[in-house]
Amino acid sequence: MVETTAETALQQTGVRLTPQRLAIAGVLAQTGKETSAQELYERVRKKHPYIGRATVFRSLDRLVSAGLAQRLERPGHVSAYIWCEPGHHHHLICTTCRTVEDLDEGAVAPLAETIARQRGFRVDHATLDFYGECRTCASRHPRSRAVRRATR
Amino acid sequence: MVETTAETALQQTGVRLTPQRLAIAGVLAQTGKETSAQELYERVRKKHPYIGRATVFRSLDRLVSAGLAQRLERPGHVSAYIWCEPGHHHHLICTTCRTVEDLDEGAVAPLAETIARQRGFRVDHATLDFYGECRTCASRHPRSRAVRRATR
DNA sequence: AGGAGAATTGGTAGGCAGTATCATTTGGCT
DNA sequence: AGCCAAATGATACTGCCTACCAATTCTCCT
Repeated sequence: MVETTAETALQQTGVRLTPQRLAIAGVLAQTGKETSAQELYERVRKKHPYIGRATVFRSLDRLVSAGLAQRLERPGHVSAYIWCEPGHHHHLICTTCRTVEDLDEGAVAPLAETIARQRGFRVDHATLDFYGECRTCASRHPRSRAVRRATR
Repeated sequence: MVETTAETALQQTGVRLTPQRLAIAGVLAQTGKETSAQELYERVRKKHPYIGRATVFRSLDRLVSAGLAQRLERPGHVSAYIWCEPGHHHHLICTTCRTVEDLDEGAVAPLAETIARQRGFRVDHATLDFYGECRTCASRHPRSRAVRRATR
């Protein structure tokens, strides 16, 4: 069942299980793309027309603070949300089709340790996301374009 | 002179040099902390009371797309801005005093390359920022607290 | 199973960051 | 000096998000 992942993940955070939260988490997890609160609201309402906008925002905040979702910024000052499989907080985000892929967490740990040691900075959490074009979208281009600068 | 850095950096982006932009960039660069648009507006107005709100937002957008500033998200759905020395886009951000330190850019490049090779993902740009407590703030604590999880 | 209490919900009103618009001004180039 | 695209500032406006509160519902305890 599709919502099982979201459901078990939610349970483990000690958050109350309400049908609304399950629906929201389910839709977000199922989508696999970065999605704005408004889009999510509209999509959830197709199945649960009684859900209110405020509930969507509140649930998203819950998900974020429970580490099950991540907020990121779209161009134009709109924020969007990504479902995070528990323990995965770094992503590859395709700027063409908006699909999100998980990134191995191990990549950041050594960096964080180095920083703590060298700069005396106690790292609490980190953002690490790569934006670009996924394999599928890249392969749609008839001719291969030159690779742009690797990191902005 | 303090604004020299901001001024020369601005010139090189081909953006028109107006006193307003210089003032905004100057204040942001001088602060060394992540600052919201509203705070910046108020601070800039102390020296240049004629500046309009819209100009501040427009200038910030310019700075961001010129790579001279970075937008990040504060808790509470407010976005804040960081001055970026040209070519530095990754930071250590103290969640206590909001001070920003630069991070060596070299840290991300190998990661980006690995991703491109292994996953077929063409990386356009990346976000990498560490949030936590800077040395100064950490040293204010009477007793050393346990180190929290290294990366969220 | 049943009941109490705390958390959640939905609807609405409101706040506030950010944008659109447009007449006026100004920087930069010739 | 003079031109013109770009920038400014004032204001009106949009829309994301939040505060509020009465009604509901989940969870735990007996």
